[in-house]
Amino acid sequence: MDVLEDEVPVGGVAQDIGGVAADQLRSIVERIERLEEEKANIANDIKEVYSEAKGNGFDAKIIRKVVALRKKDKHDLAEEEELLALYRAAVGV
Amino acid sequence: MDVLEDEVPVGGVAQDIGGVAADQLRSIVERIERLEEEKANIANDIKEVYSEAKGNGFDAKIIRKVVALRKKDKHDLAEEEELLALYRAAVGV
Amino acid sequence: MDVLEDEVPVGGVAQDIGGVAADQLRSIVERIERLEEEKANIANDIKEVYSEAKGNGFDAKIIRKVVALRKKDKHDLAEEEELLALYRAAVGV
Amino acid sequence: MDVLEDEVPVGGVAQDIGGVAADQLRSIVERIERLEEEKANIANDIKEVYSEAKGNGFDAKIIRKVVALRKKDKHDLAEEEELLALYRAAVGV
DNA sequence: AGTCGATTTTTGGGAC
DNA sequence: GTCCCAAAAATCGACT
Repeated sequence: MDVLEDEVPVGGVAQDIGGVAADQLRSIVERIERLEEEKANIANDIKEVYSEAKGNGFDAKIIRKVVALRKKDKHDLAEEEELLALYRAAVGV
Repeated sequence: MDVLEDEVPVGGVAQDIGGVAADQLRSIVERIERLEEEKANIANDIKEVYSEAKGNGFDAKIIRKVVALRKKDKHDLAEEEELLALYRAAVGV
Repeated sequence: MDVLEDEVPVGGVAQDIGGVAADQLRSIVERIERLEEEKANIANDIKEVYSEAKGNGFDAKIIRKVVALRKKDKHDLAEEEELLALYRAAVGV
Repeated sequence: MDVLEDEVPVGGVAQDIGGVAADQLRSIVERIERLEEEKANIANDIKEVYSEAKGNGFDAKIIRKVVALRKKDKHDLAEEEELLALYRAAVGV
């Protein structure tokens, strides 16, 4: 009831199967799948860049950290580091 | 030595900052950042498709499940074949 | 700031070091470390079972697959039922 | 269930099905499954400790970092931090 | 020394 | 808006 309210088959295109506008649904699913494929491809490209970097003698793990740090807001960064220092001091390195 | 085996700055382009070939590193980082931006854009597109679907009366949760299942089916199929191959190898052709 | 809202050291037990209730924190950390040790021990036991199986002529890779499949079967079953429930809700009992 | 069905224990010893000693295999698989269950239980306990810590106003994420740091060898730690500093300097925070 | 599987951490969505 | 759970990414470790 939350799912599909009133699929009016105006032009007779969308068939109702069990109350579900099957064609429309299929189209949506396919669009998503296509986008997810593109996304996976890019994820792959990223992996390759890391691989190549590694091949050139860089440490991929550290590069990841750099990328992550650049994404972070500077202020958040300072705060977190301070907090970590505090905890470390409290517990003993 | 684990990190950067001597990047000799032949043409004088890559400067050594603290032993790291800074220019090359910066280029790598920027490539990654660019790709990640593209990836984020696509992720956004996907979200929009879900939103739109929801606007058309579909339940996004179900669509997600359908997409996930279809992906899994493919994956499972591949896995089954792999397992079968393993068994065949185990038993001897 | 998000972290420790004013744990007032009532009985004087928990000392404040840099604003952190150090004793309590240390106790937490130690509990976790103890549990993680147990976990690592069990992981080791598992490894030994695989080793032993291998010693008896079994292929560890296949055993892993079998274990994984059996786990997945249970999980998939639950998921299928969930999806079915979703569809039923979508269609209206 | 899909994998190993109904091994009838005819003679009480290990029967060969397709060259595989099924009883022995089943025993191995069950031992592993039992151990994995124990492991999962402990993993759960750990989660609960984090939860409880969170309930007491601690930041679970930072505690995780503390635990991880304590696991690491001091020397390795220093090395990694130094390298990170290097990269950060090279790239610009 | 690289691939692959397992584990852990992070992110994102859903519910209240 | 905050908390919890599930999916994704990243890290770690084994075996080849």
